[in-house]
Amino acid sequence: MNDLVDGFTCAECLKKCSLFKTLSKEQLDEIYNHRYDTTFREGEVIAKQGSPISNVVSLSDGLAKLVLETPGKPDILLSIVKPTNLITSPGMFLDNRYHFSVISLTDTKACFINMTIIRQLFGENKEFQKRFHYSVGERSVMLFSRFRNLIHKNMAGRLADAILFLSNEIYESPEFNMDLRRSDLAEYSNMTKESVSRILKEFKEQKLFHIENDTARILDMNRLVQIARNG
DNA sequence: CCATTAATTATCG
DNA sequence: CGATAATTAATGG
Repeated sequence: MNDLVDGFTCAECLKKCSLFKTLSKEQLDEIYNHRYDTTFREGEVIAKQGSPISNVVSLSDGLAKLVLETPGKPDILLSIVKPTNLITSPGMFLDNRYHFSVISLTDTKACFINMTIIRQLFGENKEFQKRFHYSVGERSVMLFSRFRNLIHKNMAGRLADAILFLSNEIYESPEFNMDLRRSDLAEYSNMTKESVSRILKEFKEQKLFHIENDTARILDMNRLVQIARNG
């Protein structure tokens, strides 16, 4: 993990979230004057469900999960955020509270940008506002399909979904470093970690997907897609 | 179709 | 070495 964020203004930063690329130099400087960057170790809470939203978070290094918490029940892993995405929350337009928690899956680095500045930029820069809302809508639609998949699919199908999500959306490769624990996969696909172990073993026996050390590899993409589809 | 339980093994600090 | 994570098999809703 390198240190590109430090010592750079937002205008110069190579790890600013894609949303910010619509901003002018002046607007980026305005952000720079109202942002704090922090590091988190694996498993640390970046934002807590229920607490007030005072900043948006831009992930510059590492991975983080968005989890829906329910007292007495396992967390539900809603989605995963990778660099250089902005972690927005629906609550910022509603009640100013987080409706999920953000927890780092690896060591991460993040910039916190004051919400007031973001609101101010909405007025100044319509393209920024448009893209911002686009990204919120995009996640909403993604969650609809997650909802559907969790309800309709069996375990193998749900786990195949998880693997394909990681491969297609997060790592953009059929081979990737498995940063998620079995329990994270379980949270993503609404099953126990024991079941995750068992299904992963089946996938391995059928030569569809396997994890060696921490390297995950999809061996038979077609079959995996098939299992995800009719699971 | 899948969770729970419990026992065992692997891995990490 | 102790703690935590992962695996595996058995059982039962």
